[in-house]
Amino acid sequence: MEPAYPQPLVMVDTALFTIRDERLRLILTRRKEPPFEGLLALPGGFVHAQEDADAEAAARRVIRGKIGFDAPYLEQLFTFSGVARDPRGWSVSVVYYALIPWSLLERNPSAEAFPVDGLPPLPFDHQQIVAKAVERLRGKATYSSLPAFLLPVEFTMNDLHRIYEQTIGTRLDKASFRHKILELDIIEEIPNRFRTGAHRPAQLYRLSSKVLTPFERKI
Amino acid sequence: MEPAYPQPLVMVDTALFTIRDERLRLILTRRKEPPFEGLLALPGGFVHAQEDADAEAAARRVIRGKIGFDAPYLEQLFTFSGVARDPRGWSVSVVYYALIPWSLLERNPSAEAFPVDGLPPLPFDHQQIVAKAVERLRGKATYSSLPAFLLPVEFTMNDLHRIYEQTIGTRLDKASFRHKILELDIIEEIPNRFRTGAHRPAQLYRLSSKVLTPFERKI
DNA sequence: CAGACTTATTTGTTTTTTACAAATAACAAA
DNA sequence: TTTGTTATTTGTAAAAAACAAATAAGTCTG
Repeated sequence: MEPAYPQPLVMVDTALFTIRDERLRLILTRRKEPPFEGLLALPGGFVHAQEDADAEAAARRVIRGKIGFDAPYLEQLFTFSGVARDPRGWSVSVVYYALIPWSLLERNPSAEAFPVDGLPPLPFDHQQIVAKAVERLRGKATYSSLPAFLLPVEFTMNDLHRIYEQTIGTRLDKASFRHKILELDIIEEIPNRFRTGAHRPAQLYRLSSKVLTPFERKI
Repeated sequence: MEPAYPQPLVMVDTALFTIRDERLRLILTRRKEPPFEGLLALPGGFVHAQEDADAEAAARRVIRGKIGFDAPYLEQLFTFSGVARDPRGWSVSVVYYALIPWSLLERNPSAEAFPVDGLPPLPFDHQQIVAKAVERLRGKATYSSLPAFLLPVEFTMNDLHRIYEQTIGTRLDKASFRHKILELDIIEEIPNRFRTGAHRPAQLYRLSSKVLTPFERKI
C-alpha cells in the first residue's frame, strides 16, 4: 500500500540566535547556489537519508557546517510546507532554532550576525520563519532559563539580567530578578571568581550543573 | 541544483483530544491497511500535493474524514522523522493536535475515545507522539485559554474549573481560579442563562467573542 | 411548607510574591 | 581621602494567591 503520489523535497532550515552589542541577532549565510544565489538567507540544506538519522541530525550537520561546532541549545521550531514557498516546487522544511553565545562565534568570519529588528529582505518564506522563531524565543524566555544559553559559561548577574531584558523586550526589576533567578536554582556562584573593573567587582555565576537543558518555570 | 537523493514519505498524524467522564481522552482509529492493519492508531494519512495546500490542510482533511467537521482548535505539535519509525522506510510525519468538545463527538460512532493514561499499545512511534502531545497540552493549559476549547459553547464556571484541573493535573483554588479567569476576560456571562439542577443554578458562560484563538497569559 | 441537602458564589484573612525605592558595599581613579 | 561608578542588599508598599469559611439559591423530603 505504497502511495502513488510524488513526494516533496524535505529540507531543514535553522534560525541561529546570538547576542552582540546588546542586540539580539540572527546568523545569515550568503547562498552559493540558485535559487536566490548570492542572497542572504537562513542556513539550511536537504535532509539526506544516508547521512542523517532524522531531521534534527540534519540540522546539527548544517549548524556544524556553518559555525564549526554544535549549538549549546537546539530545539525544533516548526515545519513549513507548501508548493509556493520554494520555486523548485513542493517542499517541506523542518525548522530548528538554536542559541549560541557570541563568544563562541566572534572568531568565525563566516558567521555574520544581523539584528533581528533590522534584517535584510530574505528569500523563500524565511521572513515568516524568523518571525515565528523570535516569537517562540520571547515567549519561552519569560518562564525558562533559555536566555542563559546566549551567554558564555561565566557571567555576572547583570549580564544575565540584561540578556533577559533584551530577549523579552521589557524592563525587569533588578532586585526581584535576582531573587527569582536564585530561587529557581538554575545558576550557581563560582566560588571566589569575580569580574573586576573600575568599580565594585561582580560575582561570577555559571549555569547550575543540573541545568543542562533549559528550565521551564516562571522567571 | 535538484537533489539527487531519494525523498522520504511525508505524512500527517493527529492527536485529537477530548474530555468525557472527567477524563482526558484521545481519539484512536482502527487501521484498515498494512502495516499494523487492525490495530488502533492515531488518525493520519499522506500529504497529497493535489489535495492539500500544505501539511495543515492535510491534517484538517484527515480530521474531517474522521469526525466529519473541523476541530475548534488545531495546532502543529512536532515533526517526527527517521528511517525506523515506519516499516515502509524513511518517513517524515508532521503531527498536529486538536481539541474537540465531547458534545460534538458523542453521536459519531467511529470516534472512540481512550483515556490518555490507559491507552492500548500503539504502532509506529505513536506512543512517543502521544507523550509529546500530552506534555504540550498540559504545558500550555497553565497559561492560556486552551482547555476552554474542550468544552461546548455554553459552560459553567465549575465546568471550566474542572477542565483546567484535569488537563493540568493539579488542584486549583476555586476562588482564585474564578478571579483570574474573569480578569483575563477570556469568557463572558451569557445574560440570564443558568444551568439548573437539584441545587443552586449556575451561571452559564461562553468564550469571549474576541477570543477565537487561545489566549496566552498565565491562568 | 419547613427544614435538610447540595452546589454556586462571595467574603475575609493570611501568606507569598512582586514592585518600587533607597541604602550600603567595593573597588579605581583623581 | 574623596569621588565616581557599578554591585548588592534591605526595607516597605502593593498586588496576587492560597486557604478557610460564610452566604446564596435552588430542589427534595418528610
